[in-house]
Amino acid sequence: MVVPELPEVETVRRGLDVAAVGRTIGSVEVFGPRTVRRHAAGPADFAARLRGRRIEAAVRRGKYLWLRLDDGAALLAHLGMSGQFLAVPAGTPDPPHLRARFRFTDTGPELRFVDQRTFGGLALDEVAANESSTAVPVTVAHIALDPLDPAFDRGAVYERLRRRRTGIKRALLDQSLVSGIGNIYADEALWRAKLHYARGTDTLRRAEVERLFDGVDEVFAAALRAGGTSFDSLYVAVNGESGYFDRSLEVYGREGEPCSRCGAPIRREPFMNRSSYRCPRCQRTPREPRW
DNA sequence: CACACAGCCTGCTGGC
DNA sequence: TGCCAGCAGGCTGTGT
Repeated sequence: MVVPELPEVETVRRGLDVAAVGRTIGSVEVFGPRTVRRHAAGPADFAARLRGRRIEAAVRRGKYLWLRLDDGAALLAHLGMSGQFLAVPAGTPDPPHLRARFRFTDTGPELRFVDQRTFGGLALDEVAANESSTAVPVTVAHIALDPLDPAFDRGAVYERLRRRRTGIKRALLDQSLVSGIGNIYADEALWRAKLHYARGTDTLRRAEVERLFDGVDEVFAAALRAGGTSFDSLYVAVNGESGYFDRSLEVYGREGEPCSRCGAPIRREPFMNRSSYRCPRCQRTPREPRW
């Protein structure tokens, strides 16, 4: 199972565009309270308020995605570590870890939310009426623009990076600075830009930040191509396993293997109670690292 | 506001 | 063979 970052969530959003948009919800089942823990009014309210709602659009920012409903609210979803949406014919046996089921008023496939590790979740949220930026659910208001957003502004991110006093990878993972990047693509983008993860953000030059976001764009584009080519639009419009980009990574998960640029063995190092992978030759430790 | 970190969770892996 | 620690890492809440 691959952890979903922006490209995977975007692949899911495209699947929902096909599988859910334009349909009207008939009934909703929620299995256990945890999946809707962010919905303060509880599972019964969640289900009741969704009944009869028509889905008008599938929207994403960073790793959040939501279905815009015909009453102005949004069905907000986060996949967490392991969440998947599956569109399957009614009667298909329930899989393990089924957390919610959406039936529609038509005879098409039902939609399921499946999540092994339950870091994911669903909620009903109001969409803030804000004339200065894209309308997003209240819960998503603090999430920064992601690099695929037409309004994403590298120059503005650079200015914020320069004012920070932290390491570049911490900053990349901060969804209030730039959204959509997780541990895997952070390492991949840093490798492409030949930057060490502990490089102080206040020492970065503009050209380095350009290289970094070029790297982000490249890994995102490659992952989206992989996701876009391999999903079955009829059966599993939305499948967390097919189409995930896990075979073309340069450093992530490749400890001991040679760097494809210089041949030095890739190193794995503990970082933020996780792992960072880097090439020790292409990505040298800075003189004044900020871990 | 900026920054750092504990805690939430389940399945798999490897050491003993 | 079985047990259990360690690992995977998204986000929120809380502390400084």
